[in-house]
Amino acid sequence: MTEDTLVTEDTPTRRAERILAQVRAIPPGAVAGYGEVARRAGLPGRARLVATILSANTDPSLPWHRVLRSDGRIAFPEGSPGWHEQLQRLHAEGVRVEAGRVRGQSAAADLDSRLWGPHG
DNA sequence: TGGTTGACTCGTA
DNA sequence: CTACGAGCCAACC
Repeated sequence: MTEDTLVTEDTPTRRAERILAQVRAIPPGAVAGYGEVARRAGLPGRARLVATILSANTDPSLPWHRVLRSDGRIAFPEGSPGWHEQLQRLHAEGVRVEAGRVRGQSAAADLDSRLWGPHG
């Protein structure tokens, strides 16, 4: 165990903070995928962790509604309270949603980096 | 202490 | 378009 190890030490709390920071970094009117947020937080392949963190979040200022599935769909079950709320929040920001799905390319179409902005 | 869940994703069929 | 498996991991039970 060296000092380097301590510096680079990762903990669930730190992962959560990095994830939340990335969610807050999504500008109004734009959306990002769970996997995208995870990747930007330095946690590639941990999309599910992003969902876990968001489900446990209590910060009302967190723009959680800007996080979608990789295919552009809202992750909540269609018609559920959460689904309706997310839809409403996105609509309020001018994000076009059709049948629970945001227009634009799917995350899988481009592995590089992607934030689906207002222009698509 | 160990199994199950879930606001996920990707490749394959 | 659907279905299934594998990978993922904190939170629950």
